[in-house]
Amino acid sequence: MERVAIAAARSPLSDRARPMDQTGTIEKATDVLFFLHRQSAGCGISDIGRALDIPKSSVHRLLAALASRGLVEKDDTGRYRTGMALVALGLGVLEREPIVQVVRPILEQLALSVGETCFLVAARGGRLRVLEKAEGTGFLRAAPQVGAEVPHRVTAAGKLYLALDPEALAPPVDGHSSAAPVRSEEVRDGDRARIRIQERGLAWNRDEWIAGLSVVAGAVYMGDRLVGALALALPSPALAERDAQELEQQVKAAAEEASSRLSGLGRVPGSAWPPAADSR
Amino acid sequence: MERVAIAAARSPLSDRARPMDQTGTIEKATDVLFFLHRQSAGCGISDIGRALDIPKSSVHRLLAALASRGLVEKDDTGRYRTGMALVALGLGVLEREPIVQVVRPILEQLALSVGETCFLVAARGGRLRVLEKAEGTGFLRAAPQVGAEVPHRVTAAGKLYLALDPEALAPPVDGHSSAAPVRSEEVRDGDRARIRIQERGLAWNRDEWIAGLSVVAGAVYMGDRLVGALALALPSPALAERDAQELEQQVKAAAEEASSRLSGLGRVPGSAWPPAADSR
DNA sequence: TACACTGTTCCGTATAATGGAACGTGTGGC
DNA sequence: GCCACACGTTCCATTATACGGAACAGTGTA
Repeated sequence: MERVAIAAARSPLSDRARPMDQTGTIEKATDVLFFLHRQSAGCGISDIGRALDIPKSSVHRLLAALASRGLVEKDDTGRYRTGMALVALGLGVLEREPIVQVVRPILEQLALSVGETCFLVAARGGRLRVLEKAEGTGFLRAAPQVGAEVPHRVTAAGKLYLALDPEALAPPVDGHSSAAPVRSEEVRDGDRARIRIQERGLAWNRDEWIAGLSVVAGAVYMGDRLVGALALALPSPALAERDAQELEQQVKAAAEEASSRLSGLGRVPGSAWPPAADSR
Repeated sequence: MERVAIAAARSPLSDRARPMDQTGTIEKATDVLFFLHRQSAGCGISDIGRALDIPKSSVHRLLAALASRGLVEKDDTGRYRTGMALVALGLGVLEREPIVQVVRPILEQLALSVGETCFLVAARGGRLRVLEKAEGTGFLRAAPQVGAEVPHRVTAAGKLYLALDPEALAPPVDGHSSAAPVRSEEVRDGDRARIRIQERGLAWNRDEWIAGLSVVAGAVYMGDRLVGALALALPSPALAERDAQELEQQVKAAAEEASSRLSGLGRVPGSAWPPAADSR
C-alpha cells in the first residue's frame, strides 16, 4: 500500500534533543525509546549502543529498567522494541483531549464523504501536532502520523494559527524577537494573506510543504478561542479535478460543526470529569 | 455519553509495579508517568510526591527530565500531565503490528454491521492485551481501552488462548507449576469445554468477567499460529434479543477473513519493511 | 577450529540522583 | 487587610546509584 506520508521524515523530538544533549539517566532512557521508535524493526543492544554512543552494559541496564515497566519488550529473537505499555500511555493522552473526542466523528464523516484524508492539528507547547486523523480511500493519499509535528509557515494549519492566534506558536522560554526581520513587500503580502485567512477562517497550502500535497484547513473554536485546525489533504492533481470551492465549503462546515459542539460543552467532557482523586 | 467501560478499573501495570518497588531512577520516572496516566486531570508536584512517597524536589527533577523530552507537559495552570510525545511512541507501537493493520478494517466493518463493539486481543509477553477496537453505536456499549490488559480465565479471548495456545500465556520467568492443582470434576468440565472451543475456534464469555457483558471471540491465525482473538462484545440483555448463532457466524467469518489476509502476506507488511537502518 | 559477534554479569569508581532546608509566590481564611 | 498555609522552585552537601571497562557465555560465519 503506497502512500504519500506527510511528516514521516523523522521523529519530531529527535531534532530538539540533538543540539544540547542533557546527560541524565532519564534523558538517556528516553533517547533509547525514541531510537527504538524510529527503527521499524526490532533492534539489538549493540546497535543501540553504537548509534547513541553508550556502552553496551549501560544500554543493557537501561533496557532492563524500561522492560520491567513494559515500555520496551524483547521479541522472540531477543531483539528489543517499544512496548505495549506505551500504547496505553499514548492512547490515554489522546483520550484526555476533549477536542479529539468531539472532532473524531466529524473527521471520519468528512473523510468518508470526500474520500480523502482529514486530520486535526492543534498547538501544544508552541508546536503544531497532529491530534487525530481519518484516512481517505485513495491509493495515493496523505497519511499523517498522529502525534507528529508539522511546521508553521508552510502548512495550512500553521497559516491558520499564524493568522488567528500567533501567540499559541512558540511561546516558551525567551519572549524576545517574536518576529524575525522581513522584507517590506513580504510584510505587505503576508498581511494581505493573513487578513484574508482571518476573514474566511480558512487557509490553503498547495505544494508548499510537500510537493504534490494540497491542504485546506478550517478554524475550530471553543467559545472565542482557537483550539485547532481541521484539515483536508489531497494530492494536488486530484484537487485540480475537483471543485475547490465545494471542498472549502465542506471543510468550513465541518469546522463550524466542531466549534459548535465544543462550545456546547462547558469545560471538560464526559468520562474525564470529575477529577476522581487517585485512591492510593 | 455513558458507557460500560471494560478494563477501565485501573492501569494494568500499576499492579505489577506494586509488590516489589525496584528502586531506580528510570523505574521512579515511569511510575510517575503511570501515575499521571491514571489521573484524569492534571496533577501537581506535591500530589505526586505524596502519592508515590517521593520528596518534592525529586519529583520536580524527574518531571523536568521527562518534560525535556516531551513525555510530560505543563498545562497553563502549571499542573503536569502526560505529554504528546507518548502519543507518537504509543501509536508507533501499534502501527508496527501487522495484525492491527490487517484486522482494523475488518473490525470496523463488523462493528458497523452488528452495531456493537468489536476488538482484537492478542498475547504479548504472556499477557492478553487489547490491540485495537471499533466501538458500537449503542448508548450502553463496551468501551475497552486499547493497550489494556484482560484476564485469562474469565474472558472469551482468554479461553480461546487457553484452549488453542496456552503456551502463549505466562511463559516468562519460572516455568514450574504450569498448572495449579484443580479438582478432578473441574478438570473434566474444563477439558470438555476446551475441546469444544478447539473444534469450533470460538469461545463465549457471558457475565463471567463483568456482570452484564457478554463476549464471543473467534481465533485469528497467521498460517497455523494463533495470533489473536477477534471479539464481539455486547450487553447481555441485548444478546438475549438476538440470534446468538448468527452473531457467532459473523464473528467466525470475520476471524477467518482476517486469518486468510494475514496468511496471505508472507511476513512483515508494507511500510514496516525493509528495516531501513537508522541514518545516524 | 578459530573468529567475530552477539547479550549478559561482575565490580570498583565517581558521577549523578538524592532530599532536607530555604526561597519566592499566590490562594483561601479569619 | 493580614496571616497562614501550600504550592513550585532552587540550592547544596551527602552518598546512594548509575556508570563502563573487562571478562563471560552463547551463536553463527569464514
